[in-house]
Amino acid sequence: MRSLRYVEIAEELRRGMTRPGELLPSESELAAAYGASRVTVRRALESLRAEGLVDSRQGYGWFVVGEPVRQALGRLQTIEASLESRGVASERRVLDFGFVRAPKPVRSVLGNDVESVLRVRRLHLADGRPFARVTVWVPDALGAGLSRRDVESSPITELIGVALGGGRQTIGAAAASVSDAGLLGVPAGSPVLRCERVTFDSAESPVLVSEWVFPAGATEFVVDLPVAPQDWRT
Amino acid sequence: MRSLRYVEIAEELRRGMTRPGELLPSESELAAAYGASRVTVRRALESLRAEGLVDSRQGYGWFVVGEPVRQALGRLQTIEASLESRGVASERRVLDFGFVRAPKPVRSVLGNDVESVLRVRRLHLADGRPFARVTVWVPDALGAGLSRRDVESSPITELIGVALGGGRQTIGAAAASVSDAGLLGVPAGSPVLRCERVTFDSAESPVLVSEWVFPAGATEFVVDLPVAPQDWRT
DNA sequence: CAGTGGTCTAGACCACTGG
DNA sequence: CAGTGGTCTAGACCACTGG
Repeated sequence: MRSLRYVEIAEELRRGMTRPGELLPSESELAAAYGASRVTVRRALESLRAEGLVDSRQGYGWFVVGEPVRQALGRLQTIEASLESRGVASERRVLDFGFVRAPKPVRSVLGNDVESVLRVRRLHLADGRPFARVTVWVPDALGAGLSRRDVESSPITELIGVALGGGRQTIGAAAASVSDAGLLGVPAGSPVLRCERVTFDSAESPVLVSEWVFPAGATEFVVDLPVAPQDWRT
Repeated sequence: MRSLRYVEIAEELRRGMTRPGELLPSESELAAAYGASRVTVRRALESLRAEGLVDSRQGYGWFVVGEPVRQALGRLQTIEASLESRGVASERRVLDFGFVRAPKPVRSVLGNDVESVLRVRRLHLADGRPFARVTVWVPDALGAGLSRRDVESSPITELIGVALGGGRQTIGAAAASVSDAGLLGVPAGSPVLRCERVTFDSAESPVLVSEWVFPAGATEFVVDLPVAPQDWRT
């Protein structure tokens, strides 16, 4: 993988950012400092803006953005992630771990040649209280080297050694199953948020499938969009 | 508002697109055709890519993207929007229309000086079946010129004559209230998706607030993200 | 006013697709 | 192979900010 100048610059800038509100050097100064053209510097800055880390005002400059929910600019953020960033103790308890025949919907995503998968079911806790029930399906080929202890301590995506690309998530509402109700400590049939995620590698091939169930009230998704899409119409 | 070359080009390209899979002229050809530099043409194409309308392959070219859920690339799309794009008859029935004191949560978003708001409650139908219950709150200043007939025929965002910027949406699950259950034709207490949207103008000031309630099963949100965010970890 | 970001040009080199 | 998109350069003009 050839390294990209604007990505390098973006990373250096990210590391250099300290307090919110901090004014960055001007584009011209950065260009001189990094020995790059202004266009390349801008590209780095634009990518940081897309992450919600910085913003700019014409005639004023580029500055580090504060931490309000704006963090989620152009991103999708779960309460889980924001808890983590606030340092709330979060814990993952593995409920079961084993290889199973791939369920049809999982197979249709991962490819029909994927017959067997590693299935990991977990309960996520925040401050000791059940927060989400998660199931992850990973193709045999990627899951064969993982131990139960591995997945207890690290995110699976970090263990499988695959460079991740994008993801797709569908978010819906459902009624809590008896099993999930028991795990999450809510009445059976009460509303839950149910998410299905597909995670892709950098070549846009599906790597794993996961399902997330959150009790209503405990979780909300926040989506900030830089430009109002057409169906934003009201 | 000075017109931007790359926006103009993007609009012309958007109008010119026909079938999915269609290959666009090369960047150089487009640059020549529009009398613009390749950089400007690229910028137009990148903006269309951000909308999920086109994509590119190095060495191959730019092409019109098919209609699968990919449409939502980097966007948030409701079933409502995709129904519309598929030409399913969708209807909006105004339930009530009037000026009320701004509820506290609405006020806290629109600003404490906003005391009175136009509140419009609507039922959205798809193929004649109830699909969503929506409430929109618009500050007096913007709502004063609107008639009930206006909001029956056009999106409010188009009526108020404000250039829109971004938006923010929270998505959660809830139990259907008795009133919503009646409107949507589902049992009271059954799960619904509940969304709160804040729409901003181009100066990032909040313009209006809306609440959307969808019966579970009828709606899902699909979010595609170009790069896996940190909490995409599994 | 000097300095900033926003837009745009006309070039360049490279990795990659397809035949 | 010729042609494509991806990245990058070194310039330019303008609207805007702040003092």
